[in-house]
Amino acid sequence: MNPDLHDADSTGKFFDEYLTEHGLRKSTVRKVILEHICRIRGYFDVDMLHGMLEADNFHVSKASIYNAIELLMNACLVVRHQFTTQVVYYELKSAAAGHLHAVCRCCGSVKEIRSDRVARLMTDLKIAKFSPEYGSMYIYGICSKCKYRLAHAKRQKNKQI
Amino acid sequence: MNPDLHDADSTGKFFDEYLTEHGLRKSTVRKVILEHICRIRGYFDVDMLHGMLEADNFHVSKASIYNAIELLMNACLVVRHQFTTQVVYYELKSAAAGHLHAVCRCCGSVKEIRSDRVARLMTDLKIAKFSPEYGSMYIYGICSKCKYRLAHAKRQKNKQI
DNA sequence: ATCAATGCAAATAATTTGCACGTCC
DNA sequence: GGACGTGCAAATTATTTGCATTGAT
Repeated sequence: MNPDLHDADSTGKFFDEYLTEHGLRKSTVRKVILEHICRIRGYFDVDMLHGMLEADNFHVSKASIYNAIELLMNACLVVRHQFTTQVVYYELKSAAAGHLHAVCRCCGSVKEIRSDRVARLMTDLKIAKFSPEYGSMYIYGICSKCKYRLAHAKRQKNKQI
Repeated sequence: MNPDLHDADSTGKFFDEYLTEHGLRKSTVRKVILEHICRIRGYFDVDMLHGMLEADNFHVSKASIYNAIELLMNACLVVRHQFTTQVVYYELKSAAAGHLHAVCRCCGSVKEIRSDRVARLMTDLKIAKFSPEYGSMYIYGICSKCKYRLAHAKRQKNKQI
């Protein structure tokens, strides 16, 4: 579908080209944000990223982080997962390809599941009048912890399934 | 994974049993909301549902609609799709099975794509320490309308891809 | 020099929550 | 009779927006 980049260097280069092609500016903020995202293994959210940047003494407003993430999503470098109403995560697209997400609708925990079959299915896809860029798959259910907990709870106020 | 109901009657019956089993009450509000959902072909959201109910002279608060939908999701009768940050839809689970969703990240339009391969893949899935109940798959990209529009626009403020 | 990018604070809007009242078991 | 369910209004919170300032080209 689109870029398949596996290191910070080529990802940064790709982003630079993207910015140039679209007449957008290469700001320090954008560069540093992408660098930090490349260091993260797995999911991240805006607060987490903001925290990382602060920890590195790099001060950015949340607004700019949202801005940068939107840009990175347009550039197909970052992917957004809204697992539930309250659980939103982002992920480097290169890391996201080829796995699906098992989401517990009780505790909101998410487990990555690698699947060649899903990966193949996504690259095979042809859709009329539509240019696909990225696909994701979610499986909702109950994790073993919650299943156990629910089986042993008399009755929980709002969490009963 | 779970119930595969294709008419309002059996769906209503299933819901009644679910409520009884879980020590919850069979209120008129819950019954009527499910009946209305069963009439909808395709996606719906809270406002749409509320509008339908008002049109039938059945007055319910949004809070109760949210409550009922959560219950129906727990009962695996309704499924939630958060296509983008701003685009959220619900769907009867029986209608949702076996198709995936092609979402244009430009205009937010959603197209249903039937795929036996996806359906088979979802029912085949075995995940360790996890009891799957429902799976959904999203393909993000650009629809032909937006592709055309973007190719012909000089440069659009925020929508450039 | 120009116009886009940033930071800040205020606005937005979907969803959630607390509480008083009605109703199902 | 005693919870549970409902309606209302207020609270919450992630994301967006407007505007003055800074910075990239």
